Amino acid sequence: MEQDSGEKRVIIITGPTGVGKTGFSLLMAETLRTEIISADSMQVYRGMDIGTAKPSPEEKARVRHHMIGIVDPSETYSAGRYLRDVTPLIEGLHNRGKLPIVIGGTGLYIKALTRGLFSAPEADPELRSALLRLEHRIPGRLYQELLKIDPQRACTIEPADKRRIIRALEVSLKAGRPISELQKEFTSPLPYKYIKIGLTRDRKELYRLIEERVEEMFACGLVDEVARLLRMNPSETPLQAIGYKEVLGYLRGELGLDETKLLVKRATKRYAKRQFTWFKKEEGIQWVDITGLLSAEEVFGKVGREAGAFNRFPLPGMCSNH
RNA sequence: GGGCAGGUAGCUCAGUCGGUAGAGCAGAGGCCUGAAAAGCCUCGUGUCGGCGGUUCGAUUCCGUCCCUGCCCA
Repeated sequence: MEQDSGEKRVIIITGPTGVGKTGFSLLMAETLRTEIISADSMQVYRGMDIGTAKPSPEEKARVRHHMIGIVDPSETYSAGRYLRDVTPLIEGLHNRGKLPIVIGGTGLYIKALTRGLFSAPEADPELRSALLRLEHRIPGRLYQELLKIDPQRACTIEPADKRRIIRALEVSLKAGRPISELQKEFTSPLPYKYIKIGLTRDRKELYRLIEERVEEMFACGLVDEVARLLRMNPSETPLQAIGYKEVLGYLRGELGLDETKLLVKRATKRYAKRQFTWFKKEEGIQWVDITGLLSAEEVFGKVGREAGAFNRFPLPGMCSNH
């Protein structure tokens, strides 16, 4: 194994929702005497605690957490903001001699961190809604437009994928250059050595755990939390979070409670499935299958034996002499 | 015990005027560069309840049996 001691390292812990990342990362952060940086697109919002399975106050007392509850739900967060916010945090931890642990399941945020984002204009909500209105008036128009402006990008996007078409047009219009060019030229990853650990478990077991967790969320007052969130003038993004959009329907009287729970469970499982697909492609992840392991300690032990054996960071099971 | 309606994909059901069948949901696979817990694409063979009969051929018609639901006793 290469030692490259000059290079600054960052540990990334990822995996689908509900595998058991939180408990594991706490033990790891305690062992390494460091702090946790969340990589979760919904935990960044204030007032969304139960539904996003944020670490509890007790857990936050054990280890210092960053990037959790840092923006008001009336705002719209983004991968770009994430990268900007997280960079000084990593820098700061390194300066204090700590090894940053990034933990989360938002693939795009982790990708942004490890591979950078091309420099591009930010989201422009007004332009987006104007484009969307145009599409409503003349369906298919946006894709036609993209074909003209940036055929190269157009052929990599499904004609039905309005989000990406709108983003491509937005970037091209605001930057004055086709997005496909920008995507090639300006990618600049942060200069760290990333150690990626992925937690995985049998799909059936994960789905069972997800169902249990959703029930727990409801028992802990998810419905009240959503009602409270609604009074905070939330933007579109927090309201599309799993658990929140479904409970919204329940609060409006469109869904029964049982149906709502069912929908939340289904959406969470589908999300987990998409995460599996995403992470499968992500390079350099050391996967540890924790099927059957339900306590954080057991998980920690197994990761220590398997991933720790890579000899890149100190974990129990390795002989570290300090 | 009698009458009626059903028994078709994991679930809910459609359909075949007799040429071995198809939707929705569930599920699976995949895509993804500032909304990403979002957005998007692709994927449907199953003794058509069992057994007989009619027929070149039955899931479809007939008989019978089993099961479920409702009604009458």
